[in-house]
Amino acid sequence: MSAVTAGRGRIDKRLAILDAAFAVFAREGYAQASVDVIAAEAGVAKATVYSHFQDKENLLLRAVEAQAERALARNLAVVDRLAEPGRELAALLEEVGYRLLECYVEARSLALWRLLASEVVQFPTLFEIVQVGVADRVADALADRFARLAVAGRLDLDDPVLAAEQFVSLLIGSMAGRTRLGSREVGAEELRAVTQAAVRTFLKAFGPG
Amino acid sequence: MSAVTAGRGRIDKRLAILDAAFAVFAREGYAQASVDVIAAEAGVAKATVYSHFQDKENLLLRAVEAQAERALARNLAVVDRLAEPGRELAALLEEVGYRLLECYVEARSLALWRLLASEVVQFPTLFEIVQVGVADRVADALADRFARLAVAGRLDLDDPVLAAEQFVSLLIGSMAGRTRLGSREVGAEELRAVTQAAVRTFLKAFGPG
Amino acid sequence: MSAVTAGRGRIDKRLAILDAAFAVFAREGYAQASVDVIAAEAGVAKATVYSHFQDKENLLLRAVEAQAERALARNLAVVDRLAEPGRELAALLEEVGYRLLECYVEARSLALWRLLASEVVQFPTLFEIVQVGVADRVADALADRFARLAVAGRLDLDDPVLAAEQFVSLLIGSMAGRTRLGSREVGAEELRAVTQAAVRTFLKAFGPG
Amino acid sequence: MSAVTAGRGRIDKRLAILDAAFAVFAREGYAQASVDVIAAEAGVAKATVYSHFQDKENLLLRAVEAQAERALARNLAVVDRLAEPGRELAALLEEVGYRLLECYVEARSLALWRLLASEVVQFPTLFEIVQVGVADRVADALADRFARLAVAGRLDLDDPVLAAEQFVSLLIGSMAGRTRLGSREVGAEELRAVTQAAVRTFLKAFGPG
DNA sequence: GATGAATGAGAGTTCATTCAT
DNA sequence: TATGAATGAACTCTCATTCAT
Repeated sequence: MSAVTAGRGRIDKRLAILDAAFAVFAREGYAQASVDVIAAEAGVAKATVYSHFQDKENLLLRAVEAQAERALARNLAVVDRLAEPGRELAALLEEVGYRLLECYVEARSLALWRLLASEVVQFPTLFEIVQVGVADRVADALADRFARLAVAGRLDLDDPVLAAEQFVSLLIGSMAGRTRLGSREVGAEELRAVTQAAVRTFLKAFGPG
Repeated sequence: MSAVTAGRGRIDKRLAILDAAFAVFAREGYAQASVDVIAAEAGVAKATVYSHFQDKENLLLRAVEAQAERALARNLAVVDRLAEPGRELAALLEEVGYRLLECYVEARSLALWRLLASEVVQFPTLFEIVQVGVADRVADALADRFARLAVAGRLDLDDPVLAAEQFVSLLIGSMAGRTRLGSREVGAEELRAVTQAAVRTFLKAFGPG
Repeated sequence: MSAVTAGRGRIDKRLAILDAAFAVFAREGYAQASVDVIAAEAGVAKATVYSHFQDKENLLLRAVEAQAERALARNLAVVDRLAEPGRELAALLEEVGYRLLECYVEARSLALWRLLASEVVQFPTLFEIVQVGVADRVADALADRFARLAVAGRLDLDDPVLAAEQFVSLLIGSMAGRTRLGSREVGAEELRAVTQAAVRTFLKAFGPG
Repeated sequence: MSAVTAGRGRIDKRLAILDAAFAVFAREGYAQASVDVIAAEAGVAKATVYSHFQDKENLLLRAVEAQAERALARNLAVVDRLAEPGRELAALLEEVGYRLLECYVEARSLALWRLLASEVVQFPTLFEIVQVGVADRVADALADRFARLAVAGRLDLDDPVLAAEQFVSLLIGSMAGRTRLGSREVGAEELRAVTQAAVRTFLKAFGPG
């Protein structure tokens, strides 16, 4: 084995453990999840898990952090599309709304939310990681875009933060039920319908003129 | 001990167990919760818990059912207020919205949602109990009221089910974040502000004329 | 099973656990001893051990306490023989000395000393239990007897505490080596020889006239 | 690095490991002691420990051997002082007795005894190393000196081996208790008092005339 | 019906030891 | 040679569940 693959080997194992950990935590919940199973799913010995991560709790935190980073990147990329010039507003909002919903209902995102809800009492840090690290930043970015659209006269609103919040609420508000609290995926046409309804209502409330 | 008091004693014990079970499950999560603690908190011996309920899973189901019944009654009572005649629409919606939010952010409701989110994968029945038994019926009642208001010309909408859903979304959409996924309560003035913003947007979209 | 045997059943189990625990701790040392083995040797399930004793450390303390009580009773009974009237002094001292040595080299006593030596750093309480609870009280009783013998003119000493200490030292001083630090028993004739030599030297130093 | 310094580095590491091993074994006991900690305390990697010593057991043996050598040298040097000519006997015995006690209560000696007592059952070799290698040889040397003193008419005894044994017993017999089984040091004045009492009794029994 | 006692199964965690570099 | 990484085996302790009273 070359030095390069050796180096990667350790990193690969760490990543495999993080992936397996998130999968198992999401599937079984923190308390029910057994480190044995995580190790098996990652293809390493249980003690290897402990040599990479102090203990089960630390493993949970790191696994959630990793997912949060992924989610943040995807969401911000979506919001940035609102910066594209020259597109009709309704279509633009629909596209962005649809893609945000896609991010939200992606299996891993739903698993992340379920996990957070389960463990927020015992591990308040978890919530911080995702709320501050992801949700708030996405909301900020969205409010930012809405503010520019208002300045450009394409939206009629005086509180872009509130508008962003309500836009997201209209999109996501019914998703808990539709995804059965995050335990099943939702089809594209259903997402499309929800998005259209949300955008229509949003524009009735905040559309220009 | 007379037969009567004996009978009540048994029922009392059953209720005490259900209450303690929900409290402990909500506080610690299903897997983490120990039957020992539930029994202690209910003031009975552990074996008594097992003589009333098959096993831990069954205990969870019954405890959630009991809470769901409570929640349904409270929510329906709130929605029924929309039937009150002769009140100004905005004020009426605000009052109902505010009271629905109150129901939603009540400690026990939040605990119920967290518990559902935690265990929905392992016990899908749980979700059914609450979604079908509570959320759907409240939504139906709300849609029903909105339909009547539309017929009366006080709302301008053609899909009362969608309107009801979006009304609830606007109210509740930001509550996950505000309650830290149900792990802390929210002050009255914050609820009031959220309600006003929701009603304002809702009326801009669905208000008459 | 009658109520009586049921009651005894629990007590019997507790005693069986204490016995097995002392045997295993003595044989393997505290850290090496496994609660599994103790439970097996006591004929109970591992969890039963934990339902009787908080944890492994507590089990060690209780097991040592039980042995210390046994040892104290035996030793005091021996020292009391010095009160027997009308016997020749040398013979009396030899008998008492011999029986004290017997107590000392009994398998369980040696095991107790080895265990104490092993664990005194981690569990200083252990030493207290045995030193204060047993050794000091035996030494007191012995000094008491020597004082009376001095008053009676049968011993010539002015510090009975010191004399008692040196009497015991002469008896026991070579026992660490002879018992291979408590890991093997010593034959009766060897004990007899050590006793005679000790008494002879003691009487040369403290005998009357 | 030159071959020479490399050689010294290796030897230094071996010594550092032996020192650290004895310190840790003495502090924590064999089973509780972890090779990780020994390696860390020696400033080497854990695998390096294994490249110098077969396994943990072997490491224990070598570490005890090294300490035994130290102890032997010190003790013999003390006994040799009895050969000094022209000193008053009581003073000579007191000095030698005091210095022997010093050796005995030195922290490392006490640790060695505790360690032996702990592990003698599992590793009988350990006892051999110290008893045959140290204790017996010191006792021999002492008996030898006592025999010469008897020939010179300065002591009155017919069994120098027994006398040596009893001399040591009088010195050391109470040390187990005084040092709390080797877990604490003892002050100089206490040692002095014990020595004086031992020598006084010894001379009453074996002094000339 | 209610309970104290007991237990089998399994959890998280540690550690002596080996291997590839 | 020295080491960082990996692991299998073992440990203490917990808990849902059952049974005799």
